[in-house]
Amino acid sequence: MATIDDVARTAGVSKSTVSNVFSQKRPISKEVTERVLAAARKLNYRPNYWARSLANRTTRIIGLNMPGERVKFSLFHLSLMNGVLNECSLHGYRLLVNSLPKSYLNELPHVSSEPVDGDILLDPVEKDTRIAERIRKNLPVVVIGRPPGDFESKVSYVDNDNVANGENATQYLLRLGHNRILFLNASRYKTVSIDRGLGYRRSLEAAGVPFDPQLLIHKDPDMTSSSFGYSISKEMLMKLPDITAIITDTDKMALGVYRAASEMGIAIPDDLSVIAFSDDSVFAPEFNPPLTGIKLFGEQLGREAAKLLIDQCAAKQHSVKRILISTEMVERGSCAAASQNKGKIQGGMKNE
Amino acid sequence: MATIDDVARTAGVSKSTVSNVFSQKRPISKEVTERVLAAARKLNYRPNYWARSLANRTTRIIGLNMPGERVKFSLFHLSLMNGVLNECSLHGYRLLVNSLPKSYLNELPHVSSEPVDGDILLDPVEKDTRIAERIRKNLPVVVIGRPPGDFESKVSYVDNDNVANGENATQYLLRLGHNRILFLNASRYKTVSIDRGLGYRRSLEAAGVPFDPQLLIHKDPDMTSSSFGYSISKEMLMKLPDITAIITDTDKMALGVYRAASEMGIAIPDDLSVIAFSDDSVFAPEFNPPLTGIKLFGEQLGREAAKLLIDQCAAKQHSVKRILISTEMVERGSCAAASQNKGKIQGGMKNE
DNA sequence: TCAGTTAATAAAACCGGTTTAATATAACCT
DNA sequence: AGGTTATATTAAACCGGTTTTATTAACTGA
Repeated sequence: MATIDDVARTAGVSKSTVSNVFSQKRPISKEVTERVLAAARKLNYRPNYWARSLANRTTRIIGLNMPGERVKFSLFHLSLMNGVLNECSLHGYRLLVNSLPKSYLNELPHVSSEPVDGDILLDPVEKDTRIAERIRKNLPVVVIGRPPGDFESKVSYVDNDNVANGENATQYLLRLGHNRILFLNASRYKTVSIDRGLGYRRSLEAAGVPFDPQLLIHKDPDMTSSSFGYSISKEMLMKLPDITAIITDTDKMALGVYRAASEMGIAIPDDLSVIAFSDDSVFAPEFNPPLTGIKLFGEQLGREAAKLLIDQCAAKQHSVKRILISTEMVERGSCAAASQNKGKIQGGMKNE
Repeated sequence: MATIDDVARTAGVSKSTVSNVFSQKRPISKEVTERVLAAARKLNYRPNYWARSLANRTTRIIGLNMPGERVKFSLFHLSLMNGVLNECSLHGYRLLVNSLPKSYLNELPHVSSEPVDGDILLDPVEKDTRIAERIRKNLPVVVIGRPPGDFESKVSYVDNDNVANGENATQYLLRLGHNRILFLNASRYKTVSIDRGLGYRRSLEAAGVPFDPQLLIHKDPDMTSSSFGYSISKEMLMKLPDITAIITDTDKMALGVYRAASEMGIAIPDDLSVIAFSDDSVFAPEFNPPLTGIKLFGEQLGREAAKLLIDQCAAKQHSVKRILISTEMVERGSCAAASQNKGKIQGGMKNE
């Protein structure tokens, strides 16, 4: 590969002139510009990205960071990422997906600064070390989801109001007359599951319905959403037949619930109402019955996060911002009023 | 941020010693190593990624490249990416998603080399300029999908045998007695759609069924898969009621077909067979009826592509390799034998 | 004892750009 | 004409690492 010196020599000018022709930071006469570009074309030259980044102290790359070792993007992550990418291409940023295990990053030869101008952190958990790390390294950060504990006031983040989401989903079912509501929540420690769980409890409390800890279950991180939804709902519907409604973390999980219900001869929505936190508007309407849910607008979350981060990288400003993206309840047909006689059936009068 | 010079000064050693403590390329005495690490810890030092990349001429980053301006990852891309990421984290590579529009990259101030060691190219199209560009820049490349024209023998790639896939899907339907088969193919110019289209025609030919160009339609890139599947299948089923089977490019597209059929009172699979090229094993089985398809194993495609590329980056070898991932026909219930009287119905005896 | 290794560290050059400070020319003003 | 200002270009320092080539000290062996 040709270097800037080669071009300078060929064009008969100095390095800095070549540099300025490309960066356009200082004016160079039309004449000289032409000569330099001709030389560059002839040598098939393009400025070295790393050398430039080193000198500029900026990479125009932002990072997307998932916690944990085994990274597996979900449908929701896909929405987020599309939003992020969209915003990136608008501002000339590239996106680096960082999925290297800590064990690797801590080996001496691999210790280094991050090759990004800033990071978007996904799926914050309660004891999330990622934020403190980045603050220490003085790296701009935006979190998608609520940052844990103190960090809520220390870093910018974009989130849905998940306490409200939990409340709304629960309230919606309560109004339909359900009072034994199973909540299949996201995995424990994620702040999103904490928030939604809180909303769930608050709604119950407000309605005077006692909270039953058995009915709030966190996803097993080692299972797929759909198989978790299937097996846990089957088990719980067996064990506690008075459950008349289920809130699920995702549409895939809801699908598992559908399958369990169908196998058990439980009709949705007649015998069981299902509501999901779901961003999908292609598959959800085609569920049988169509799946009611709370739409989270993942793409918008991603876009706003990227926007915040890019602002922060560019302006070197450090105002901590919080953006809440409003959600939308989409009623489709998987929820119905609690059947009056369901209680009686549980009472033992099955054949009446 | 502290630099290597700061650490050297603090530890009372030379830069090169500090460098070697971190890179471990030359042995440094235990004693000195301790002193250097202590200084580094004290100063919160970590080697600068870009300075290192510049000196090493390697970034340990590979790129994932989508064609076109408006990048939007699909479900299938998600599978690919998960596979790629998996392999990356195994070998200490990061993944850069490059979605910058050409218009941006061609502006003088943004012209530069790529910040990656190599690129994985997605969705190759017939006149794909990306490959030649990278060969000119001497950048390792692996394509997912068949590279167009001459490049097939010039760059490594990972693909399914899409001619065979097209043949198999078609043959499967032919054997069931269908001979008016609508193929809703991927968008024109993609090599994958060309290959599948070829397989489709070959199977027809082999069975002595005349090829009707009306029955081979390419997706409109500006529509979503599902709405394209819906509108085009509705239109075609109206216009050519003798169609008894449809092959779709994706499961989402199949969903559109399902919706159209249901609105038109056409029963699947009794009146219409549907088969899709689909990687999904969560939603597809839950279609009503469950969707028969050819599974492409996107994650494996991604993994193998990453493996090839990383090999190529590391070894500087230039042997061109081709890997074909075998696919699997999954029969689920959306296809049935062509009903005997369907032809008669078309003949006008609707009420018989 | 002394040349011949070997091992650990250091000095200086290098990777390929940007940027600051200096210089040379042209243009402008009174 | 002489001094000021603006404009285009350049030399040299710098970004923060790695690497080649010394240098020094300690260890062989005859």
